[in-house]
Amino acid sequence: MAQARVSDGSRRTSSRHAGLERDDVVEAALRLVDRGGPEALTMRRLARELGVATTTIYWHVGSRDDVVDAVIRRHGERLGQQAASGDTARQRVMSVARHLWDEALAHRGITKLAELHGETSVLNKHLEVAMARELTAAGVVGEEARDALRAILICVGGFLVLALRDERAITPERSRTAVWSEVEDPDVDPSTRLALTTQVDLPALFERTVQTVVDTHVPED
Amino acid sequence: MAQARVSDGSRRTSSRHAGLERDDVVEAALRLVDRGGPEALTMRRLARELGVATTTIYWHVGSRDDVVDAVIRRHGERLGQQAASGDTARQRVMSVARHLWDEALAHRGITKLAELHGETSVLNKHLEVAMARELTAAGVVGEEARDALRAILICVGGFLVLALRDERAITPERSRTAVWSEVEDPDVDPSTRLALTTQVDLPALFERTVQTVVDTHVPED
DNA sequence: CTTCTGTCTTGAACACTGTCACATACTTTC
DNA sequence: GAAAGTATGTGACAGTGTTCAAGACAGAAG
Repeated sequence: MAQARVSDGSRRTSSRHAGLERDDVVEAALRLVDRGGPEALTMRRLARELGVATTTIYWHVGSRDDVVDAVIRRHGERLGQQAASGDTARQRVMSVARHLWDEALAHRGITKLAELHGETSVLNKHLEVAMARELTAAGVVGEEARDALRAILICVGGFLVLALRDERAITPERSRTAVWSEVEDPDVDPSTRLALTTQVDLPALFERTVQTVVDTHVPED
Repeated sequence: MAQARVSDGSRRTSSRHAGLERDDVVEAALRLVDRGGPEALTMRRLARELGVATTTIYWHVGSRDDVVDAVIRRHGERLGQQAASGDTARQRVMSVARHLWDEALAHRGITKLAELHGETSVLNKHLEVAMARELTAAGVVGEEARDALRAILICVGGFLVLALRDERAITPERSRTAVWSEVEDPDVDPSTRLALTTQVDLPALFERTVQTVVDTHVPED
């Protein structure tokens, strides 16, 4: 918690020591997370990646929490670049939601990292603004816009929670489908039970469900 | 990975040693998580709580993962007790969703623990069955029932993700409302921006949104 | 030149964590 | 009694985040 020099933008110190910059640390951390998930980001590994002692990172960035924070902010800025697309307001709002979904799946590690640190709001800041813009353009403002934004993002978040599980922890006997294989209940229709032992088409269900939520908040053109 | 005696139900060994039982360990672990969250469940702390050496737990239950698994299964069984209530099918399905929401908030630690271990499906198993029963009774079966169940639970999960943040990690400058305080965008209506700096009425939004999703899958009586 | 000051970098440690091999005690059975 | 099996404890290993005191280096001041 000592110095942790706040990045002042001017890189006047770059020619002094052969030292590394705050940016280098953040970029390396981002790479680490993108490749090996949140647990791959350890201070020692990060230091080794940079060819430097562990404590050096503490000097440049600060604690691990600070590194994580910087990583999330950096990646969050890149998320806000792409603009919304579509003709109708509903389509444009939906495109932002879909973009969030796609990017989260493309960078699972960082998404998980943000979730673990309760910084999803920081990560998605620019995307939230983009959606708020579309809502404003559609005439949805004030508390209605707030509720719409939250409901849509919460819904997307729910789908992401499901989609981001699995991977290495495929949990052979603990997956949803496996859990339903052992269910025996006379009051549950057999075809239902059978269907629940199969994988659901998550992208399709995403489209359907999120579209429903969007439609209840955004008026038709 | 050694012995880890599988619980065989018959407690014939209870009168032998003055030793502790598998159940005692699970119960103590549950208490620990309920009180201090997922990170409070360490093998050493659990051992200290029981007045026993760390390795003893490995003998009775197994690794930490096994302890976690047992804790989640135990609590999951208790979740399935309460029956659905309401007159119409939609109301009954909704009551199950609300029950899941209430219980998750009442036992945040275990909910988080399950999420961290990708065992939410195990935790909610009995509740899922309860909802499947209501869907069957409402005439929704097969793949339609599967999609309905998943969509509803995903939606509830999204709300829980949001509701379970905070607590100790109130993240002073990272909360959603704080993030929106620093937003300056001419294309976002000022009233929208203002509304987004205030806390949303999450339970109310939960009711509205989940009800919408339920209604799209469950036919009216 | 030397001395000093502030900027960077480091090695060694602390207090944790999960896990395990090994040795020990106790209880039951023969 | 001895043997077998059940139950517990000791001590260690390899990790983790973090800190502390000590250096190494640049430039400025004497």
